[in-house]
Amino acid sequence: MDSSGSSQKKAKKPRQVRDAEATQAKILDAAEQEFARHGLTGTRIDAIAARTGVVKAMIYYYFDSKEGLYQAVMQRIGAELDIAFQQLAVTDLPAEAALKESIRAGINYGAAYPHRGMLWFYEAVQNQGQYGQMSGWQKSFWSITTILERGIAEGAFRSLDPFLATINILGVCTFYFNAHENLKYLAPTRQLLSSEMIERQTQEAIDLVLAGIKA
Amino acid sequence: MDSSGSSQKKAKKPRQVRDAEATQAKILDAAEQEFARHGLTGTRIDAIAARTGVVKAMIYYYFDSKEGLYQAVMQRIGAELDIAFQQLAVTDLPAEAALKESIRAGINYGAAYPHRGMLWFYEAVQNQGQYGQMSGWQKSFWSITTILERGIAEGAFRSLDPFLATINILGVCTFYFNAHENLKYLAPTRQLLSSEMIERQTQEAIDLVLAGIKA
DNA sequence: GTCTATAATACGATAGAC
DNA sequence: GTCTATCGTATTATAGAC
Repeated sequence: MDSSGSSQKKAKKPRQVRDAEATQAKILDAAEQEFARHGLTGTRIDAIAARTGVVKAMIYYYFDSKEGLYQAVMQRIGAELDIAFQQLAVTDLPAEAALKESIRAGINYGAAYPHRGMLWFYEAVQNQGQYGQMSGWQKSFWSITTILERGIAEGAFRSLDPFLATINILGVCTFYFNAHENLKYLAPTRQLLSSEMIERQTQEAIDLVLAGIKA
Repeated sequence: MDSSGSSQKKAKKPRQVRDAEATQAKILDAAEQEFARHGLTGTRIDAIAARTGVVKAMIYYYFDSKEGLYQAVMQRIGAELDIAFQQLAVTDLPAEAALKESIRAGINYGAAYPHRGMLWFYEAVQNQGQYGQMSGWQKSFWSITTILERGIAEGAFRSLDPFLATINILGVCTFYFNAHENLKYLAPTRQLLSSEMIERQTQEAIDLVLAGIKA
């Protein structure tokens, strides 16, 4: 027998080094995954704790309650979405190019964070959008609407309802990923989430939308 | 005081008349609503029982388990969707008219059963589509794909990937309703679920898709 | 077929030692 | 800041009377 720490007595969890910021970030990451998979009510705090490696009590220490943690998660993804769209700097581009870039960015975002679309859906169904509302994602929506209005004014796009068109464009960008688990049975040989298929879908989506709204 | 049944002793639930079929149907209806709102794991059997008016034990008597009940619900909505699309008889119409009718039917279906879109979403996220797969909804999907292939062959539609196009059309038909609770904050004055707005959205969707795929 | 009562467990949240 | 231990309640599922 050796004289190391792990002894005959029942194995105790080794105490973590103290690092408030790192712990909070780990909790947020794990919570985002769990909430995306199970929603606010369906998520188990124990599952988040297990995924994080820290203990359940820490979650309450930092975020007060399950609801508080959920709000923090929605805040973060809303803010990040806003930043992603701001970086596109679409105001410098002609309307058609700006819209193409936005669609491409939207699909890329859906491919990079496939679980976040589900977070938004859960938010709509289970919480009537009350928490997402305050997270600032709306700016991304209106940036597309603005492009459409500009294109119409310049005569590049046909006359249409920019608000409804924005919704429908978002539908095209998100449905592919949100419904993927149902769609995968339709064409088992196609790898819907492979980069080739996503690139093809990106091109199809751009073609459909651009042809659909051009003057 | 009267001498009627409701007496001084603690009120017992009046025993229901025996009607197996009616009870099963009531349970299925209530379960569909609850599963659409909370998903398979999040739904409480007590909530279904309360909504149904029958007692919790009946649900286990008829459907064995929560999962069994869920399967029965998914079977039913898959079968009904299939029937709805079959009744369209789109094979008799020219491709363009057939597609218009399909889009209109899809949006009408979403408007008539706004909760069913959520059932499909939950199915994808929580159960990886395993139960929905066996419910026969795929026939509805392929009926749209077939219209697109026919239109391409006849020269009415441009060359495109009929499979991906079908997905994107479904995205347009469903996103409006699935995301409604998040979208409603964007334009508080517009009543997104009013029949006027839905008719407008139907027209926008048809215009977008038809212009997007015509030769 | 329908109901009551209850077993068995899972879960959110907190108290208090270290 | 991190951990252990536990309280109180909610929930799935079953046993058994009617």
